[in-house]
Amino acid sequence: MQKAAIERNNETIAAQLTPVGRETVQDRVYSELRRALIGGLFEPSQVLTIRGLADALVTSTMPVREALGRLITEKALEALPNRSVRVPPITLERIDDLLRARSLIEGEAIALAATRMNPRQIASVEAMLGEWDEMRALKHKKDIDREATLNQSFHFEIYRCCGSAVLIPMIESLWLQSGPCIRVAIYAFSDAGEVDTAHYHRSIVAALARQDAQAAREALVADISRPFAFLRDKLQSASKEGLRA
Amino acid sequence: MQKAAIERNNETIAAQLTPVGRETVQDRVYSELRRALIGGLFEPSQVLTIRGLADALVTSTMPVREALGRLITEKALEALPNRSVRVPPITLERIDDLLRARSLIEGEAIALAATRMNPRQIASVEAMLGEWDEMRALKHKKDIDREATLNQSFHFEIYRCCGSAVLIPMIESLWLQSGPCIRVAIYAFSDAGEVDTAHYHRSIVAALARQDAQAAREALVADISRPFAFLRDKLQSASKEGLRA
DNA sequence: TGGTTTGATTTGTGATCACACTTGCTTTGA
DNA sequence: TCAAAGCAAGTGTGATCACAAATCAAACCA
Repeated sequence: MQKAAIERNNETIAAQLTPVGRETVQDRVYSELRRALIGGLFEPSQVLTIRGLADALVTSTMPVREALGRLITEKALEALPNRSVRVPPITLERIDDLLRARSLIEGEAIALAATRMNPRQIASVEAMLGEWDEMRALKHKKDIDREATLNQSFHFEIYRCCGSAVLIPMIESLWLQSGPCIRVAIYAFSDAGEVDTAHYHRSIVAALARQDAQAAREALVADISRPFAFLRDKLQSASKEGLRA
Repeated sequence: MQKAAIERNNETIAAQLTPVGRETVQDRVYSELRRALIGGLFEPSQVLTIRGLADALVTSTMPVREALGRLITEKALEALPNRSVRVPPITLERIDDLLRARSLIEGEAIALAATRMNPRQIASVEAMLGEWDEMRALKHKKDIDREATLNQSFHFEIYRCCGSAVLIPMIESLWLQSGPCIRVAIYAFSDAGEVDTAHYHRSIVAALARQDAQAAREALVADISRPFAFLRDKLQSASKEGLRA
């Protein structure tokens, strides 16, 4: 077979095959734990063990311990002096601290995005708005997970447009840290009246559409402040009616 | 021996002994690599191997690979598709990106610190100013390392006063990322005229002393902008005179 | 009965090994 | 002479083992 023919043949094959990728076990464990953390599947103060997770994920301890180490360095988990690791507990100071950091950094990211998003990108996030309404309309019981996922996609779709390779990992770290807290608030939300978050998202999109960075920032801060404020009240009243260890 | 007596004896001993701590090998490796990275001991684009570092640090590969994994997640190092790891290369976009993030977050941290620092803390950082002048006076050749260390202490002494357990790790991550870049600039500084950075530090301390958050933020941004601007010019002129791989 | 001690189990840490993939060089064949 | 195949050294990944520290529980003594 001549060289040209082989070349052409390879190209034909390449066009039909999709790259298989080479994700390591460690990467999968890490992604899975991230997902669980952001989704709030672990409770604050819950202790995690390497062997326990390894069994649950059906791997050996090695990939798990490395994934845990990574999560500890980004403050998504906490290393106790006992060497055991737990998801960080909720405190009032931590809630305020996280909200301030998120407002600052995500606010900056969306302000940057507002000046950079092209019509196509804006249309893309606008489409997610519709998806949101759609989901809200049929009111499944799995709403909460779905809502959280969709909410995350919505925000990061915007942040990705800020064009900063430095800010985005920081935002991911912040979501990782506030995930377990937020979930508590979300559950309470769906019990309480729950003004629709879609309203907030709509005003974010509106601000982005007219490239109003300041308005986008303010709308975003209003959006992310809600669950934190809710959680804050909940925590304060809980500690008032009787403090327990 | 009675219980009370034993108790008292233990307390006496405890007062004289300093806690030995229980740092793992992995922690030491991690700290050492951090120090090297912030100090700019590794060059941008340099490739690091697990076994190579393990030999250099006289340990086995295990602690090194876990430390490398942690550094990769905080973007202090970069994982190539080959699975080898290197210190991230310098690009113009990355420089601007890092400076923007640092101005935003360190600016916020110092603004918070300005409103919270007590006279004792202010006196503490003011004392470092004197130490700086002292060092500058005798002009060793080891100036650069010493300067870098002192500069780091100065900044983090202030940041620690911001009272945010969320912002500080982010700042550490940013220093880790800009370390290799900055070092390049520092070297060039000491060749060039080098207006003294002490001047900038003095105006930072002055702003903190009168609790002027806005002035402190501006003085800080001016301080950290200098090496970045310097590096930026250097890079631009280098790419202008001929681009090489 | 209450507090202490002792022992077994669990857990994290580090070392070592086996395996697969990459890389660079040598060898081979046209 | 040159390109492709093959080989060898080096590298990251994951599994397993050994060990020390922590935890928990039962047994023990006062």
